[in-house]
Amino acid sequence: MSIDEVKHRLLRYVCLSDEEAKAFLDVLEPFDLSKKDVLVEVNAHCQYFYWVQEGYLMNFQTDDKGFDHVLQFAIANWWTADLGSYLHGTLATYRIVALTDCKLLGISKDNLDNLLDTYPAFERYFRIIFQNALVNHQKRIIQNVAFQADVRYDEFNKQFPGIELIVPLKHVASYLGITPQFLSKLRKRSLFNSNLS
Amino acid sequence: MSIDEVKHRLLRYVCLSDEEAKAFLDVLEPFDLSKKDVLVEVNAHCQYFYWVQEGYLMNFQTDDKGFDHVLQFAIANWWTADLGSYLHGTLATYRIVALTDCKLLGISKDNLDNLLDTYPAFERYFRIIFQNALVNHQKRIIQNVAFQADVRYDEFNKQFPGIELIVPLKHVASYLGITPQFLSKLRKRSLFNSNLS
DNA sequence: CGCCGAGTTGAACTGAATCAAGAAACGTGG
DNA sequence: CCACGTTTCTTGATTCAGTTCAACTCGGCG
Repeated sequence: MSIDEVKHRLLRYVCLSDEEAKAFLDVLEPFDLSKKDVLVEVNAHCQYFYWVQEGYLMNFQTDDKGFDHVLQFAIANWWTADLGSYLHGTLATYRIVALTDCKLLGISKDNLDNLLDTYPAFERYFRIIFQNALVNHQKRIIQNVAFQADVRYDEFNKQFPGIELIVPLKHVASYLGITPQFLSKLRKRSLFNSNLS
Repeated sequence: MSIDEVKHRLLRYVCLSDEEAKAFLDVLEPFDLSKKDVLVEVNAHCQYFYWVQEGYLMNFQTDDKGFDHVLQFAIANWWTADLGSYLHGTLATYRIVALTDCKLLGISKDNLDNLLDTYPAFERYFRIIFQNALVNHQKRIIQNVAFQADVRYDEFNKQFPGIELIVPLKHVASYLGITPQFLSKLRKRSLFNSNLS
């Protein structure tokens, strides 16, 4: 990846000098994953903050009864990690797996800390990344309690158009907080409704 | 409020010079609210980021059917705002009201921008604020779908002990994503269970 | 080919909502 | 300080959204 690409694609929220962009590029480590590879395991330490160049991943938790709960689908140009583990050095509570073959760039906590100490521009960049993510998470919390499953499914399809072609529906159900069986019934219903119109 | 108080209480995540702390103190504007006062109205512009000195507030949305959905209870030493509106200048989607008499300190967007441009320490401070909030919101999203209402209620009581004395139960129900009637039944049930032990 | 995971479908069930009504607590004016 | 209306809380009966369990289909892959 070139310095210009870093500036335009990866760090688009801040203005960077070439020196800053280069310093960032220098500490990024490449990760290549195959479909179904585990990037972060529960109870391990999440050592990197990962930027997705290509591919899809998901970030989820499995409860005592063995049910998965998807926190996030990570797509190209998004960051992913078990944030709590990465930032505070605690054990990971989320598992991150590749849904397709993936190319990632990762930055270790030490390198990030150095970068933040040396170049304040990165403080701003991550402040903006986190602040935008926070606003989206707030929205999702309200939507989950305010809307019924069929509406949430429609919203999901608007937010991630075409993702059904890549992600198994059971994971979509888990993101929406419903069972795969019920999602199947919703889909049948909405197919029927759209045929009417 | 003194410079030392700012450094120790308000900006505890970063090391600040006296100059920086003073610059921050200088742009804080005081707000005094009485119980039930509206701090931010839906479809207005949220002009300030508010830090709570004393009192309790809540941040919620009302849906088409007239049901409230509580995003956050703000307590002493927390920040509150309609973040999307404050940061992006859009219309507020949340209403913020005082649950008790309150003393707040607010910083306007212009003043914050200046501060962030002048003193990078504040970029770090708000990066940390947002990043911690994000981790908590992630946890809440998963807990809402992974746990049943009675477990969520127990967790809520651990997180905000004694808040029931201040906040009407119907708002607690709304935070948990259930109806006040159902919360009432949960409470009766858990009272019964605790008498057994 | 055989198998396994994903998706669908149906029947029975349950957590939580809705509707309705009464009881307790609260705030406000006199 | 009491009387009153209003809001909050509780309780029960009924209904519904979504789950559970179980059976079956289908496509992909070794």
